[in-house]
Amino acid sequence: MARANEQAAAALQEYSELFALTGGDAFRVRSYQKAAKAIAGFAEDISQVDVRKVPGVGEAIALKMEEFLQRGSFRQLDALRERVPDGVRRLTKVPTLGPKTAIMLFEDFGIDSPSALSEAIAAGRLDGVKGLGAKTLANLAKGVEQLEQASRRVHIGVAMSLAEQVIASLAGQAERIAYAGSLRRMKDTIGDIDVLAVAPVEIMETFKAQPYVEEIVAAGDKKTSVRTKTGVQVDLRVVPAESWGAAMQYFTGSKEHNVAIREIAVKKGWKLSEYGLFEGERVIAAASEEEIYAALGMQYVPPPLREGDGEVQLALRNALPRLVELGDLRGDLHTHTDLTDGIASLEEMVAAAHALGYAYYAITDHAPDLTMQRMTLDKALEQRGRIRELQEKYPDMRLLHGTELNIGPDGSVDWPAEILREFDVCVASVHSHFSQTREEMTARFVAACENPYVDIIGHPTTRKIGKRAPVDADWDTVFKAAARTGTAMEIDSFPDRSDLPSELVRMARHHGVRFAIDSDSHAVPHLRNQRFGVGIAQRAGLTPDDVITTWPLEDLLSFIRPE
DNA sequence: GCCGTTTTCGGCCCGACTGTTTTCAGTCG
Repeated sequence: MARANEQAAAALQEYSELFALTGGDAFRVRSYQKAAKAIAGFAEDISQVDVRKVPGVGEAIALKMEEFLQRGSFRQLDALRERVPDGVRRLTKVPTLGPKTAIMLFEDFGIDSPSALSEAIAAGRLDGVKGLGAKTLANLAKGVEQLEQASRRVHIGVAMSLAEQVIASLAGQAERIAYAGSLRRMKDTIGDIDVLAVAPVEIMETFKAQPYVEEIVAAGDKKTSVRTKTGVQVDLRVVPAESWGAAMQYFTGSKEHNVAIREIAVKKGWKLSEYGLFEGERVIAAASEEEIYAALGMQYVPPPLREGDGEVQLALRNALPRLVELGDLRGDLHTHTDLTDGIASLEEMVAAAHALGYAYYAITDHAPDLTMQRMTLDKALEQRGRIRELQEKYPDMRLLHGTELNIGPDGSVDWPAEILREFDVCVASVHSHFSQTREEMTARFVAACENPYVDIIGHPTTRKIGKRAPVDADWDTVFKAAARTGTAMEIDSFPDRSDLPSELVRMARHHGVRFAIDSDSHAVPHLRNQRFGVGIAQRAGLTPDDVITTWPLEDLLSFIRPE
């Protein structure tokens, strides 16, 4: 996704929200949102190609986008910004407060921000207003209070362990139980967790009594929502056994994917809901997702691809990619030991990797320029000797002595060529000077790619979800350099990094880049984070061929050191 | 606004929950 696409999509998204607030037609709102999402995810730069190539963009939106590309806004957006203060748009971020209520609050009471709303409630200015009873007002006041916290999404590592905890706590009472939603689609951040169960209604009482529950948000026979102590909301839904597949399909989403496949059902004269695929009263399919997709005449779509950005068309043409899977991985090319900032010894890490059945495994401790790690060339060479000895214990797993180099502000790395060439594999990463300008950062990455000994760019955006923003670089230029120089981009599986993100993976692949799915482990349990990296790769539609860490050893070695 | 094996007009996904509305509107996913 190019920068122009992101900005244009954000403007269109803002327009759709303002348009909804001003009572605009709901179908047009959806058209704008659909187009905004399609533009954001489009592989080509819309400032370089005709924006009409993007699916969902017709003449009217194309003209708006062209005007945006020229001057950074468009006439209709300016007009609505004039009418609706930004704070009113922020009002709709308050849970349970939608466009209808927001615009009423603004027009009738001059409330133009979440804080103005809580002041008005506290002052009693909204008492007795039609549609706003005492409970509603209390909920809104609390909603504003929690806005900051509620709007914060957690990374997939936090969400996955919470989901697994919830399922473990309820499994004894359920015939079937599983998580759905964006977690099942392996998004890198999760807003809330959907758990489905085939179970007696008493499971709701068990759920509400769990120690991880902070507050019960809603309670019914079919659905109970709680806010957990981590701040994440969990929805538990009890579904009929016979419609398990339909429920999993429906609640896995995404919304856009479901709209697309429902349209297919409607065209066949059928109806698809969370209870099944129906022709009138007759059930066509409901028990499994597989039979629903089959009945609709399409391939089964793996959850990570269900984003409504073209996968349905591919599935109808039997043209979905054969996605890379966890079982395809033959190794890990970015791991640490207690020689630098890892907490496990070389021997422990290697033994754990061997237990995973890897064909190769690289140890890549930090290099000297990250001074706090106190690495020296002597220490690195001593480690190499120990690795060569350890190799004899593991004849079926090739140990690679690597290093994680630091890409300096000018794109140079820690050691000169004569030292770099003695390593089996070199990962190079940005660990400092995060706030360079876009031009400097881009040149920095390009220089690193052009270093013939740099094999992999580690955690390219250097983001830490919720803590550190990604660095600013012209990724099109960086990826072109990576493709040209045969430098792989890392998909760092550590869940708070999830770096590269899947949108950038798609963009890099478009340029012909290969990827290394690595754990960046600093401890034995981290080795298993690879499932998150595989999730990112799947969301980007990668096949095993795209991922060098699925390749046989010989192919991998010739990629690293072409002679 | 978009779109087309219902094709240039007319449809665009659908059900659950909440609060207060005594029959439903708003919001969410």
